[in-house]
Amino acid sequence: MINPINSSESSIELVPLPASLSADSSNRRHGRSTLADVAKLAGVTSMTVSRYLRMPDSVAPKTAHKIQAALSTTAYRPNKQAGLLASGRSQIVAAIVPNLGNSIFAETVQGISDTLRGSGLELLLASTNYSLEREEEQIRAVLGWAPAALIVTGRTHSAGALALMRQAKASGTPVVEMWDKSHKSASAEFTQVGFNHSAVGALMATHLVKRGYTHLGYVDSAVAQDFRAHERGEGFANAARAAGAQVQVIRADISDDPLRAGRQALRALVLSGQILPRALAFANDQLCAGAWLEASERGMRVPHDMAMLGFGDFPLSRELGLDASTGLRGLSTVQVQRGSIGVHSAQAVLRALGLPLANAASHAATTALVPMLVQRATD
Amino acid sequence: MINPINSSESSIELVPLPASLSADSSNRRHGRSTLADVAKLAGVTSMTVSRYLRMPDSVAPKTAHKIQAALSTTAYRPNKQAGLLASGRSQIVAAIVPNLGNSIFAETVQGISDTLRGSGLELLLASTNYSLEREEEQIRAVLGWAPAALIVTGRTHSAGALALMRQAKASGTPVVEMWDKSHKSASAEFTQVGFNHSAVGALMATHLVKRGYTHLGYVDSAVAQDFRAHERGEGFANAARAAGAQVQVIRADISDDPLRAGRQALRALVLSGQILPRALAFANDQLCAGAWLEASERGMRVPHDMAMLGFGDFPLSRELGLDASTGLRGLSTVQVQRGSIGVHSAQAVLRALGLPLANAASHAATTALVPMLVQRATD
DNA sequence: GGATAATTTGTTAGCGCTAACATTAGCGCT
DNA sequence: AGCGCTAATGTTAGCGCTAACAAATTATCC
Repeated sequence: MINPINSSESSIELVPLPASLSADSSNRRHGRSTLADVAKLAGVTSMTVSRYLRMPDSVAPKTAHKIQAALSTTAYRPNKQAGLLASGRSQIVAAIVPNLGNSIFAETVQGISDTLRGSGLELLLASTNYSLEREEEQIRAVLGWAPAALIVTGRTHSAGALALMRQAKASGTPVVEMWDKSHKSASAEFTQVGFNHSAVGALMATHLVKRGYTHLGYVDSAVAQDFRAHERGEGFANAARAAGAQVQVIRADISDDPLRAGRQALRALVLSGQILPRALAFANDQLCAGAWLEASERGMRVPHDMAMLGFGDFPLSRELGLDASTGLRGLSTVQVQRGSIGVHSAQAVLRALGLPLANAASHAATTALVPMLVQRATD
Repeated sequence: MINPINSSESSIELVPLPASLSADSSNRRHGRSTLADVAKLAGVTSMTVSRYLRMPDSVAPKTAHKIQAALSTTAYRPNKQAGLLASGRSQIVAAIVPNLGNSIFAETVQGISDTLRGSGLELLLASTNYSLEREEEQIRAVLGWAPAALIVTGRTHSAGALALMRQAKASGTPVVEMWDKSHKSASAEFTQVGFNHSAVGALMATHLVKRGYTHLGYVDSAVAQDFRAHERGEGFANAARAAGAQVQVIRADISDDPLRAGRQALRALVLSGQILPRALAFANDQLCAGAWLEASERGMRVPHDMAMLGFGDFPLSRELGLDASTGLRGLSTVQVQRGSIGVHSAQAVLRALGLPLANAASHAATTALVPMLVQRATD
């Protein structure tokens, strides 16, 4: 690194603290070096340093060198709060998801995070535990940071949350709803990145009907505000009935351990003594996997005795579901691009902000978000 | 809500915008109502409103009512940037994890998020993809927000990252390292919330040796900078050798799909033709599960032909691992409180900041973070 | 009742940065 | 040289809030 003015200083050690600071500092300062410190050292104004940081080309090369040297000597780190306060623009993208421990949204968040990297935007994250009240609370809190953009999950929100989102949008903050999409996308108030869950439910039902099953079941999530799972269930039931099949809806409490919930759902079904559906669709792959394990251990043959169809295409689904009679493996399921939803959402944000799609993110831009049915060994 | 000064106004609709604003506003303003707006409406100074918001008891009840009314009339939301800038204290906790899609850290982040809720602190999250360079980069970026605290993963950092962490700590920002713990905790430079991975590796080895296995293998993560997995492997190998057992280390590329990686590792081992270890320990449960599935499908009896020991105690481990000969089920593994690590880390932060441990967080305070070996059906 | 102490409110200045405008330096050209 | 022009830098003011101190109000007491 060229260091024209400080060539006597051998290393790039931190300057202990500009003398001016330790002397006059009122105790409101926090000790870090500021633009003014850098500027003084470089022999320019803080404005010039500020410009160099944001638009390096607008500064003369000679000055640039001096500033660069001063920057590394002082170990300067910009105070983003101050920058935001002055410019009115923040560098924060706020994302709100129902849950993180659950790998569904974790991968999405990872996608957002990856896409945002290099763009200068940071990710502020909050989770709602599938509660609309918590969501509103979190949106309110997060908007206090005047984020550059807001990403929320789903299209169902409390009235208060909706008001906040509208207000944000009105004041120029892009708002993205992810994981869900209205039927008529024209009617959508916010940018939506996702798919129609009712349609996916219908897809699952028609697939099973086409495969010859007429007595179906949908194992839904018992979490009241997991709207997307319910919608898939409704789409499933409607399409199935429209096709002349019978449908039964079962609820499973997946909040604790979805695999076990799937096991228990199947066990309860078997022990209930009633006539079993011949094919089960599940709110997600974990439920399906649990049910498959239970069925296998009970000696049921899948899909011969009971077909099973999951949702999500988690890694686990490729490994379970071995059908001894055919040697085929894998739970049939609906493939969802969990990560891509995050990538696309972040890209929508970047686009709305007029920022370039940084790093390798653009490669994923073409990934379709339309879920596809993956037929494996469980029908 | 009592509204003594505006009793003529029937509803709590938003005031369109204080006239003063739409008139004189330079375009640096962002349209939201400010403390000054609220103050004017309430007939007091902005300072009084500020005080009311932070210490409601320090203003007279009558004034409090007026302010309260003005607050809801204006739909005031504080600008946290400005608050931070003025006070020097932020309300952000920055957390940096290797990965989110991976459920290991997702649950930890969820724990942090849950514990922080209600404390007024927000969570700023970044992921490093197991890269020390990325970690340094992220720490640098995140410190630009002058966070109230910094939580990082592990105790291995680049020199630059370490310098930043020291600087942060020196300027009064609590720094927590989670998921790992130095042998001699006295030597730890930062607060550590986690456990010693080498010791856990040793625990796994001695367990297997005690069960009579003398020919062992450790299936490690091939991710170079997954230091904790490697450390468990070293602890495992050392303890095993010390106990007179043979140890073989296998590397599996888990970055894509750990289950499949486990499958492939076992397959490769079997196809290699060499003498198989009689017991395998894995860097995590997913690897173990994949290997178990592969073994089962190959007709190997677990643990009779091959014992298996995972790490993490993921839900999946309770469901796989059925031993037909005994009817017992479950992969033997090491139970780790993934969520609790997050909870404890966040609590350490709250404590360091002198904040009360909010909501139900305290109940988890007693949860020990010492991993325990859970013996199930795979030995 | 008036002095004293407590409580409540106001004033001033500044956190670190950047928008907007003002100024100066640098350059080619006649 | 002196003109105009662009490029580079400087000046001023203020983003919205809060620390620190000052002033005003109320309560307390002899």
